[in-house]
Amino acid sequence: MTPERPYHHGNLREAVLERAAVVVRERGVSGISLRELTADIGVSHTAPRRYFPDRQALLDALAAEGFLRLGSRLGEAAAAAPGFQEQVRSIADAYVAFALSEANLAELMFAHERGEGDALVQQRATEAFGPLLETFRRGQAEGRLSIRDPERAGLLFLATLQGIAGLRSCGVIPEGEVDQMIDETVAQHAARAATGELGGVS
Amino acid sequence: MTPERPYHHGNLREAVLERAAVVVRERGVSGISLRELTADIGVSHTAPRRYFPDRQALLDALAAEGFLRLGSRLGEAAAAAPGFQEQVRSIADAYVAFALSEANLAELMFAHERGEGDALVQQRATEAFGPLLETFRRGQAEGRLSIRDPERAGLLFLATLQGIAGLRSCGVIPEGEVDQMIDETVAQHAARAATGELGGVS
DNA sequence: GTAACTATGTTGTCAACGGACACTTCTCGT
DNA sequence: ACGAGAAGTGTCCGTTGACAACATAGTTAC
Repeated sequence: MTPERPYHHGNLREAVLERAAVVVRERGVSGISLRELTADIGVSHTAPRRYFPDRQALLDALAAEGFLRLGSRLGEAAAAAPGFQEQVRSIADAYVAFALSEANLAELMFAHERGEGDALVQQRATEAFGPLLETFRRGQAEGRLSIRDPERAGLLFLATLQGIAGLRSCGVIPEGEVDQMIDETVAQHAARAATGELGGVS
Repeated sequence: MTPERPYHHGNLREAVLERAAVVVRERGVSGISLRELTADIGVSHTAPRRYFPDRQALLDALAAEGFLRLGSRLGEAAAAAPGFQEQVRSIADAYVAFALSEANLAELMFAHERGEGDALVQQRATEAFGPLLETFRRGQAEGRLSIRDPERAGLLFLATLQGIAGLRSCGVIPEGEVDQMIDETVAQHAARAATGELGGVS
């Protein structure tokens, strides 16, 4: 009555990643064990070796996958909003929501210890932040930035959101403060359309 | 010729913490092994159990220790600067310098998975941020804040610094950008003394 | 002074883990 | 149909964290 598993799983790589994503969500990075994952899937614990030479490679792939998902969230958020300030607001909400609901994954994504997969993770990260930076470039073209260089403005905005999410996740920032802090952040970075004058550089 | 170790170490707890701090700096949190630490010190692998019931307890203690050190750095930074804006600048530099030079420790300090020691870590964290919040309270008294609530202003400032350091550590922010981003952050949060008018809330 | 008490450290054991290797089973192109 | 290589298995090894039982060293009570 064994469910007649074929010898080849079919797409073990995806299955492992998918299961790992669940475990990471529920029990964190330290809860990921190759042996447990493979046992859940029903293969031997060395089977994923072809795809992930070691545990770190799996973590790298998981982080890359996370940036893919984050990227599409940010893309959707930017696309769903009409103007510059609305886009900035929408992106901020999407980013923080993602980082808070996937706190364990986010911790992995922004970890600085990586293995061979580092290059891919970096690339996926860059791609994920594309929509945000693109929005800021448009914002600059419209003269809506309070910081000149749009790259720097975007990265600083990103850093602030990341900091808010991180400090919230580890308990430094109280839960109720988050929304208002996002408000302040959006206000700081996205100047109003009506107001012609912006905070100029000294 | 064995160095005549006494049966009791004397202050094993401090010795373990000290050695663990070195390992964390050099090889990261995942490089910490109770057995290796105890071997280095020259005691049996279960000796620290009295002080740290499990590995997580050691990590918690290490994080708490980290916040103690961060707190004194921030305190010194605040004390060394004359006025509000200088203090904000000084604190920002000290914070980011600490988070970058102790990137592995910082990652541990701001991790959100903790064990029993969570309460102590939270308390130490709160204490560590005391000088920063105090500075912002004085800043508010002098009418120098661009955000009304000094607590929120301080936390948002902190979040931004934390985000800058975190994104720099994991490679998202290029090395050369950090200083200028700190500049922008200080400018955003600490209003000039001369300028009477500040960004008001809508 | 010595006997009990408590804090501190040791030894031995166990299960789980990651990693390495040789081997087997399947798939697919020719 | 068959050979090459991809995909997965079984087994072994060293390391690790946790646990229980035991040993040692100060400390206090009497």
